[in-house]
Amino acid sequence: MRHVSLLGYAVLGLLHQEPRSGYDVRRIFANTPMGTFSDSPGAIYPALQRLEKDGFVRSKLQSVSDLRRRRVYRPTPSGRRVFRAWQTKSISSEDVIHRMDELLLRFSFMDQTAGQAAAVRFLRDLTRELRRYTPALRKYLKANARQMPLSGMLALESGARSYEELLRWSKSSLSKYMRRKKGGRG
Amino acid sequence: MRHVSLLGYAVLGLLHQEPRSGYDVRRIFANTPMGTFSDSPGAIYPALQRLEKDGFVRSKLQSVSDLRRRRVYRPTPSGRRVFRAWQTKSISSEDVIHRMDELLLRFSFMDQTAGQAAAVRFLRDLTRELRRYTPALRKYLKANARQMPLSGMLALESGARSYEELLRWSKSSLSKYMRRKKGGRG
DNA sequence: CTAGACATGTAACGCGTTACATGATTAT
DNA sequence: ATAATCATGTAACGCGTTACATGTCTAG
Repeated sequence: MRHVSLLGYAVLGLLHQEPRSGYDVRRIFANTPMGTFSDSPGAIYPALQRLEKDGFVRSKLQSVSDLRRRRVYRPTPSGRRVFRAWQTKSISSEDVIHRMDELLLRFSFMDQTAGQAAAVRFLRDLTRELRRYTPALRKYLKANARQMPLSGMLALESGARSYEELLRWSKSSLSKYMRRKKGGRG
Repeated sequence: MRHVSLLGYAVLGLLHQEPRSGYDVRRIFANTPMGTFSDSPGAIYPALQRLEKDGFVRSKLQSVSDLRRRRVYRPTPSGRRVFRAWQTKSISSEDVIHRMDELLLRFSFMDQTAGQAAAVRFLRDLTRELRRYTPALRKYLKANARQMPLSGMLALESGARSYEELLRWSKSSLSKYMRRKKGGRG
């Protein structure tokens, strides 16, 4: 299995929702909060080509009226497999420290492609790692605050708060899934 | 003035605190919450070489005992200028949406290199931009929540909460600077 | 005496950025 | 007519990742 970039996974996730063209993907990255990803053609089109070359998507040329070409991509079974494997792999402390953005991306498509049980597992793992990491940050802050300039200390404080908010989010999200289960919806 | 990468600015900021070697920088990135940056030699040493080539730092070979070489870098006047210019440039909505990590890095060295007045200006600007952006996120969430799968909605919720927490942080940091001014310390 | 920390580099590779290029269709 | 949107691409460039290479010094 070949390597897929973060942008590649973002695109692959969008293609799981419905078949889309490169331009469709660009519009989503340009106009929605998924806009943390680049909407430049120089990123999207090569990414789609790589995914196709590796057999994770296949494309069809759609000539709706006459000559307005539009290449529409959809995931292949192999593409669905690698996407699901990426989503459901275990969460390491490294992921939490260095790749929080990737974790959120993995989660954002979870229901549609891996199911609610996977979402719950993910949130449980994430909560566990965040519960481990946030005290370490606070401890570092407490140990070094006195000798740091105010701006440095506050920047650290911002990081600590971010992770603490993430932990609250993770817990509250988990309880939302639990309520749904109990309620019998979904 | 040549382009400096984010890693370049992070390194340059650390060199403002005290002269350091590439290995010193690596240790900081490896062992502190500044570890969002790469501590790999393949990133640090070329970055230092670029900074030197562009005249933003200069290095001296330190042969403490006899043959254990150690190349120590410090910023040049030109390096101090570009760093300060980068730190104090105005904050755009684009910065807040796509480059929050860069903004935090700019702020973290603010006291030492641009002064408290610059820190206050920065926080005021940031607060303004965050006050503008967070409602837009909430609005998008409210408009799309019903038709989204739970995981997608929650991922968005996480983003909204992050920015809201950042806004609270920005305000409370500002008031800390104000208190310090009034108290007459610093 | 040897494992681990100290210390600095290089080379291949992948991929995102920026800029350029081209052309069809729709709305003003 | 002509600006904006739809739509897809390519090429040069910069830089971070990964892996390799090399040698010193210190602690057990």
